Amino acid sequence: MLLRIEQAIRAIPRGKVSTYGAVAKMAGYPGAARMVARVLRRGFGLPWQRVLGAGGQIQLTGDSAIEQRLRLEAEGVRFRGRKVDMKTHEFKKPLSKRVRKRPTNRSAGKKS
DNA sequence: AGGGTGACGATCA
DNA sequence: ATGATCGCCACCC
Repeated sequence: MLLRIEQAIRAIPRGKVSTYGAVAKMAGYPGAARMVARVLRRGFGLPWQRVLGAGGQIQLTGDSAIEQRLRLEAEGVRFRGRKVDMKTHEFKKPLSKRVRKRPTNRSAGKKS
């Protein structure tokens, strides 16, 4: 349950970010964005700064928002105005079949 | 039990 | 782009 959500959050690698909605969905609870937020508040050791609102916007307010931005920038995440550049930093659910680092094929895969 | 409340998100004016 | 609304759902009085 909420544990699933915690896992999903921990799965976000350094330098990447995700959103409440995406995390919820990734954990198997589509539409439970608010639960993700709840988990983040209480949970410890979670990379809370890597979770943003839809569109890559920081949802926190006040000092926390500042800190989040700082921490993210420190990880190499760049912002475009008030939003994070999702195009380059959005973390996507890893596929079960891991991406081959070393292509097995001999004739395909290269060139377009 | 019942009503208010969010670190949300999609939609509409 | 901005602000209001509504749907959601576990928590907390």
